[in-house]
Amino acid sequence: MAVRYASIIIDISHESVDRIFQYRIPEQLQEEVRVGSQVRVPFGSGNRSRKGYVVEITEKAAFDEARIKEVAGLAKGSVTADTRLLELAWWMKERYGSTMHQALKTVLPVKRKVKARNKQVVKSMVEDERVREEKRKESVISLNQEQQQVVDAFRGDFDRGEQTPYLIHGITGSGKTEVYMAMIDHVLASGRQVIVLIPEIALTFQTVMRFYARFGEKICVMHSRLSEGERYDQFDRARRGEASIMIGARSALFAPFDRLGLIIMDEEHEGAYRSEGAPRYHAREVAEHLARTSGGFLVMGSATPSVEAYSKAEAGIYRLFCLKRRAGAGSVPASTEIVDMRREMGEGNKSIFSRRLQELIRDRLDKGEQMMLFMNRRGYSSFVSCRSCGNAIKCPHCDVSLTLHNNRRLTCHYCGYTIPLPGTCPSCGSEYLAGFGVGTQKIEEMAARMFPGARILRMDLDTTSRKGGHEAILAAFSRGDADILIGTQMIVKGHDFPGVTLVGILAADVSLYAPDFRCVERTFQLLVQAAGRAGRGQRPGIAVIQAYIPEHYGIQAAAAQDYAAFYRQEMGYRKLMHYPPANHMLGLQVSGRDEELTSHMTDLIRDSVVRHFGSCLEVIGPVPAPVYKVNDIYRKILYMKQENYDILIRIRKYIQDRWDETEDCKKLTVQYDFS
DNA sequence: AGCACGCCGACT
DNA sequence: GTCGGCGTGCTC
Repeated sequence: MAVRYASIIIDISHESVDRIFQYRIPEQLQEEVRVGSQVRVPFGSGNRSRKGYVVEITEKAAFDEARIKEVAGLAKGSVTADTRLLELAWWMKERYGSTMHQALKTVLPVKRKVKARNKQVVKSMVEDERVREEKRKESVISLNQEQQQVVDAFRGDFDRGEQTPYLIHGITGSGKTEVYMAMIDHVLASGRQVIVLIPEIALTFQTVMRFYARFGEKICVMHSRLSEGERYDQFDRARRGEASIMIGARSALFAPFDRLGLIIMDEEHEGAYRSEGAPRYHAREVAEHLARTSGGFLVMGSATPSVEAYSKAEAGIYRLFCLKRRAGAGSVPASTEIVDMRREMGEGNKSIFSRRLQELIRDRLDKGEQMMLFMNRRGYSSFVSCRSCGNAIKCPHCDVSLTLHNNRRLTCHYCGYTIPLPGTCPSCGSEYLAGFGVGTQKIEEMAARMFPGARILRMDLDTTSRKGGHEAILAAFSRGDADILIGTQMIVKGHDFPGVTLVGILAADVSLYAPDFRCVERTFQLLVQAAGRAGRGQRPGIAVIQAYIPEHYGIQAAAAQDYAAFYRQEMGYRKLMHYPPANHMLGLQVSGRDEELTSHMTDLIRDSVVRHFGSCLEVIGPVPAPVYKVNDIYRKILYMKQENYDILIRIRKYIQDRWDETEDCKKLTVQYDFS
């Protein structure tokens, strides 16, 4: 057998040795030394014995072989949280195709910078003890029958060590959080720990406060706005056992718990669970793996489960539970209406507000009730083009049109390039420039003109870029400082405004035709969520869905709040097109400054893959990425479809191995994307 | 972090 | 001529 080397991280808490060292694995330790093992190694010129963590095992030495020392033996001590995390890093590297270094960086917190420690994060939320006790009593709400059934099933399964994950399909307002909390109580009582995943946007002060009111100092919180030191402190509290519930976005998955019992994943369908950097992991997959390997349980919840998750529930891989009733007394789901905007146009209404929506807005203004107007992301882009030569003004660095802001500046939403609005067309010099498309700013203007006296707030990228802008706007609307809140997706995610009795979705179908197989799913989810914002209090709510293609199944199903109907049709489409989850898909993106080289290398990869795996693989492309050029970098994509995930992982490794050998690999970047 | 190597002042 | 100050740099 070939000589094997262990890549080891030395257990010294200092930056300068926070990297990988290689050691030879002696014959007698071949069996015992594995990724995640804790070993003793001679370190430094004095060869002092040090503890080290094995993070990788290779057959190649990346260092002068004569200078590599041997692993002395295994360190005492059982499997710890760190061992688990290292194994997880290894698994992520293998599955998603990153370097071990990248995987380690996502999984292990950055070591503390010598001193500078503040325990302010959770402490700052501590109010008077009595207030908290009061809140705790309030926070334990008795469950209705539906909720209780799920909790009872969970208790049974958990105690028996049954590990089939749960998918809770619960309509907006069905009280999923109460169910989670009852489950957490049960798991904590058995002395085990809990991770609660919440998408970044929904991770607000109020959300955290709710958990804090119930579980107090047992919680720790992880999110992207924490500094490195604060993140470290939160992880440290988990490691030392001071906290047993980690609440946070994706990265909360890497809490160093040694007795993990439960992972809860709220809003399972959210796109934010997919990591954009390397390794490009999906939190659902990592959570599933982590639950399986730690003997823990995974519970997912959503009002609009992802097609992926729902199909697994159908296949019996997840256990499905439905919560069909609103938990709040007297609160009923909003009624929905679809307005055909083609007919509005045909009957002479050229406004972006249908007559029905106008009528309802006036009614709400008269009654002093609040409403939200929602514009999908893509409809937000308004671009400027020349009526003489027809050219749209584009970003010189990216393959997109520039977006008009404040009628004065043109900005690229991909790279930030900004110019003042020119007086004449840059291509032909004509003075006839015109803006197209409707943005939130334009809607605000039009609403102000149509409903004089109405108090309007707008929330989008422009108004929230300042720090705290987000919270400030929501707080103002919540206080009742405005009648109408206009915004993009960010207004429909997770915020609860009991005063809102009308939701207007201005152009439901603009996001239906994005170049992405998940675009109908995303539109459906958005519409259901938006409709869910209406009538959360005692008064009945109405959601008006304006659409140009109202007969589309995504819009029909959303209006009927019929998940099953949506799923049936969407799954049919995915099967027909061999898209996930009917098939698995590996997307490979090659990017580089040299357009020719990028294209050429992608072709070579395609040819090589087809030659080796062609018989069992559907290969599409290479095609230019939906936005071909960003920041002067060209991007080509190759799609490979296969039923068997493991084959795709093998192909990924095959490509990677060959890629690392080539001359040009330094000039280009490859990215893999599994689904 | 720890330990060696290294290049200047005080001491046997 | 050598013992020791801690400044700099490396540890597979």
